[in-house]
Amino acid sequence: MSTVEKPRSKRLSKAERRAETTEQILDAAEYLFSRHGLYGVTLKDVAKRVGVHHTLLNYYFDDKQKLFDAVFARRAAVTSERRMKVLNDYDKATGGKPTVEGALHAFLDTDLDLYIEGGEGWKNYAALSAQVANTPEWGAKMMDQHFDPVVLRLIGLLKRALPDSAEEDIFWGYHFVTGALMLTLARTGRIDKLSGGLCQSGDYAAVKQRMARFMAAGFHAICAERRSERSG
Amino acid sequence: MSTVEKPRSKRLSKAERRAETTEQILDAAEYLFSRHGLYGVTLKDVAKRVGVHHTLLNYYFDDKQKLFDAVFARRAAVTSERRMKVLNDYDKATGGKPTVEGALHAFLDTDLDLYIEGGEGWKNYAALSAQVANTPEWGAKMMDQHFDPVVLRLIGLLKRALPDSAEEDIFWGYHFVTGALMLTLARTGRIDKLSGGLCQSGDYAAVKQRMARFMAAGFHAICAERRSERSG
DNA sequence: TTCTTATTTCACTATCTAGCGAGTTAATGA
DNA sequence: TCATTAACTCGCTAGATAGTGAAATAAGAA
Repeated sequence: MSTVEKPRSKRLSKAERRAETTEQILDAAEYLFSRHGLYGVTLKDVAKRVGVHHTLLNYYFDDKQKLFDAVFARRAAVTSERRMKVLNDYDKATGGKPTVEGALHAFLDTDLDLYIEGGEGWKNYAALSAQVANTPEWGAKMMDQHFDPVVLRLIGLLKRALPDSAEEDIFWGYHFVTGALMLTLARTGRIDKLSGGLCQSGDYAAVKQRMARFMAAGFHAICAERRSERSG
Repeated sequence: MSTVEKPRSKRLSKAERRAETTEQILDAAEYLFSRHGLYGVTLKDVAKRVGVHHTLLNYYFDDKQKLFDAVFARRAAVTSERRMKVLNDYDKATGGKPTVEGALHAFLDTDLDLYIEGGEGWKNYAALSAQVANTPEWGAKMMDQHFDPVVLRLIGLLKRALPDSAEEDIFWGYHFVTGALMLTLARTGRIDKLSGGLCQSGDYAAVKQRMARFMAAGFHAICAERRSERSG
């Protein structure tokens, strides 16, 4: 948890300076929140990491909760819109006839690519969102707020890909998908130890390679059964 | 978050009294930790809920971290041993020829039954373990410490059920399973809102009905593909 | 009873916490 | 150039925090 000393350059306009400082604060907060959670981090911890007085965080973000929200919102908007776009494209490309696996690839691979290519900041955000997702009360509300549209878009595609299935099955299937995804993003290191180093927590590519196919088969299994229960 | 006033009965031996107080403290801590996490709860919060002076918690558990560990360990031991026993029984009952779905049913249904039948305390523990599972650093270590044996027992069965598959695929499959399970245990209420009330976070029975089948199909999908890649 | 031990509260400390308001420095724009 | 505004630091406060050690209380044993 050592301080990252970026030389705070001198010749910048106020607007540039403000933007840069804001980003630095968000990055530092993101790093720390992703590791210790909202309550496990103090404003002083964050300020120290930026190399700035702690009251500056109040100046920029009013209070701790608003800082946390800003950290989460910054990248949530990006991933949400990005996936929405890809789902729309996929829908068009298949002429309104999506498959389960195709829709899941669009949804999951798009997101995983972001964490693969996005650098350290995106990986920290990923771990943070995993914690938020499993936090009752305010955590779930944050997820609702930022991701309901794109998730419902995915679910719309899945319903069309499985027209005879019960709606509950689709929702529970999505629940399994997102649970698995969130644990992936958490990068806890558990799978590394469990597998004796064969698998690695941070290996999003390995997950990308398997996840959509795995989950698609799951959907077909629980939806097919429901279909046969009805007809039989 | 109102205080639960159990009348602290008078005529008990010291040993009984100690056991009872210990349980009350663990229950209160479990309740609060499951909702606000380790850092979101103070010893005073817990003490208030039990109706006891906050320094009594130091007397019983030395410090906050040890209290947290005790909360987690209490039920982790129960669920771990219980599942281990059921997996052993299943292994014997199938004459050493397990199926993926059978092993998953033994592993998952046994656990879900505990949360269905176990009352409020078990549900709180479940939510707590979901948070621990997605917490890097110490969270993953706690999971390793308590669950490695039973998880490796399950994985052993899965390997035998899928003898030609790559080991990594089994481990990643397990990773998906546990991610989905943990989100279920978190009971965040997200699925309720998302589905417009059609599904409910606390409906472990609905999950039990679908999960093993869903995941088994997933395993077969990623392992089958790997097999055909090799042979083809 | 009385001595001993376990349980529980109490008073206190050292440290940390978020945040306010005034002061300082530096950029901006008239 | 100079007044204004923005960016940032400093000193401070009021309250919370975990934990210590001594005292009070109750239970158990003699």
